[in-house]
Amino acid sequence: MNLGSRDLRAVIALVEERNFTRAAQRCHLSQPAFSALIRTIEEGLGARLFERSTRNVELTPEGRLFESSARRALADLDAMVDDFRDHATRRKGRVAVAALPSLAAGWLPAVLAEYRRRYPGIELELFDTLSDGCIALVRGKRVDFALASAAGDDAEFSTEVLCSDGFYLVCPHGHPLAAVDKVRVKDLQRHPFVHLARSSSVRQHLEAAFHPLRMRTVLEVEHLASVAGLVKAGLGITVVPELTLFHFERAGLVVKPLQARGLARTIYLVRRRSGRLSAAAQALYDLALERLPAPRRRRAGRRLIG
Amino acid sequence: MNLGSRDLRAVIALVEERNFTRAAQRCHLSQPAFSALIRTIEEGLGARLFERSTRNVELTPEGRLFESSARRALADLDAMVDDFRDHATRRKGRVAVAALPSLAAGWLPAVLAEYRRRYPGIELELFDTLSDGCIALVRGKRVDFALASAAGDDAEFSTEVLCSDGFYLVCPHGHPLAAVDKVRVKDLQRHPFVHLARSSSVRQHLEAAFHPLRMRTVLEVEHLASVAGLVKAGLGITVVPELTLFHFERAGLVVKPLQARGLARTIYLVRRRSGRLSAAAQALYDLALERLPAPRRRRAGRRLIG
DNA sequence: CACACTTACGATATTCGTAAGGATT
DNA sequence: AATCCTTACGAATATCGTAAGTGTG
Repeated sequence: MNLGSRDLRAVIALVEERNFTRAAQRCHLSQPAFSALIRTIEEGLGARLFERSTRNVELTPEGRLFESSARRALADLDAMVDDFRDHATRRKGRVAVAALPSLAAGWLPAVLAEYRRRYPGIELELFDTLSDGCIALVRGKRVDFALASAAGDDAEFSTEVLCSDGFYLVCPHGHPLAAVDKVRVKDLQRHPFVHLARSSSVRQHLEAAFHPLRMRTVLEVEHLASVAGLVKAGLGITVVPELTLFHFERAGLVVKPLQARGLARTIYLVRRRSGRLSAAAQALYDLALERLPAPRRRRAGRRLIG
Repeated sequence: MNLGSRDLRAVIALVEERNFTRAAQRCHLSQPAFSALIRTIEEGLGARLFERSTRNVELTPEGRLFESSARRALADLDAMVDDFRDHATRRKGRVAVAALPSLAAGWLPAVLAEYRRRYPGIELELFDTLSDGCIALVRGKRVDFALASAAGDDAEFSTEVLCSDGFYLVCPHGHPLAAVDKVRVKDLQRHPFVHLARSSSVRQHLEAAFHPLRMRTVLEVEHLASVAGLVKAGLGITVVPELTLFHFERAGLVVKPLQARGLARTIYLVRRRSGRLSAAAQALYDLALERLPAPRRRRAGRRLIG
């Protein structure tokens, strides 16, 4: 037998109205159609739900059991439908995203804030971790997608370029390099360097860019804020991508675009290839693409990405 | 929107089969009809439940939420229908009945035993109490109906005669009355009486029958078994209805029908007038009427009830 | 080209509302 | 007589299955 929410509503309406005519109105049906509906339900169940006399309509003793179950079942069905719609329309939900620490601290918060304004009912979760960690979180389904610099296996992951992130020299005011017009990679070779850890994507790009030149490493730390402090104190210079510059500008350091063709890291949106993103996740994904990190106008007047 | 158990079954079939053709077979539908059904459900919900590519069918992330709810809701609906049917067909249920102590000890147990054989899934509850208590239990909805000697208010209760219960003299062997051929009420006047409590229906019938004659009361007790013991010990005689005779015959006493027109108590089936009995209660009610207490062939050869 | 889902379409069932019928107060 | 549920019946609607269409591996 096929019992639907419509049927349950009809039964409950009749229980409450104790009158076919009024219950029919509540169900937007003519009274005979409503009568037939109740009859059909009763036939499907195999026994009467209501005891009718011309002047009175009331539940049978078995009908009374049915009523309480029916109310619960109808509430469950309605809640189920509402919940589905809420998720589909992004009134409810949850998005988990992984992002490189530089993005998580600089550009992403504004995007998340806008997302939250648009979809206040959706819970957000952010993992700020290095690229390998980001990819692992995507693989392990801990996050819906990641903002990372390394694109993983193409069979497992679907990647899309978010932006290209050019590299900048950072040095203290008064440093010899601060006066150089166009800084080239080989200009840096003689100066002591403060580095990020080898596991960071920034460092890996740098190593590749300098090869086969050597760098004079004085210190190696985990966090960009530490790098900024060390450079500020005159321990060395550093080279970092554009999206991290807010750290150094806040610290009152000189930042200068590096004249180095091909020295740029690419930031990708990375997600699992199988399945699709939830409505909530897709909306954040799309918003990220809309609010691309705006490249600053470089001294040379070129834009990094079209 | 109208979401039915049929719809839920279709969704669940498709989740499990991940294939429209096989899921359609499970639902006894042609594949296009099944496809249309899923489409209709999705339109009603306002978003896709399934992601289809020609070679693969899988739930959307929102659909995954829906699935688990749908399984629960479907199980609830099915359980609700099954439960209703079980109650309507007397595979489940509960009957509470009140009965006079004489009936509860003598005739009723065999009826209950037969009922239980027929409907082993139905719980039984029996209150053995005096007539007023029986009526009160009916009024308070503690029992479905009662077997009592007093019919209550006709507006509140519906009553039906179960049987008429004739009165018998009970005396010890060798007692002068044991030899009398046809015992009349006035023959008893001179003998000491053992009585039931004034609140019992038996006593009330007796008082009416003897009026205006006086009875020589020696003792007054609550239980028939006590009366039997006292009569056996020679303290007096007693008069009791036929349905209690098993007590006295077991005790080896003489029982003789009383020649007294109109001296009989009527046993009624008493139930509330409003509402109807549950299927389980109605079955016991009907069985009681089928298994009427069989009147014994009296010496005079007359039957008390037709 | 084979498989799987969708669309098209005519046939069948179901459901609907109006009007008449019947029962109860 | 008034009220309320049921039955009757033609019309509108929904659902079904067959057959053709479309897209993907």
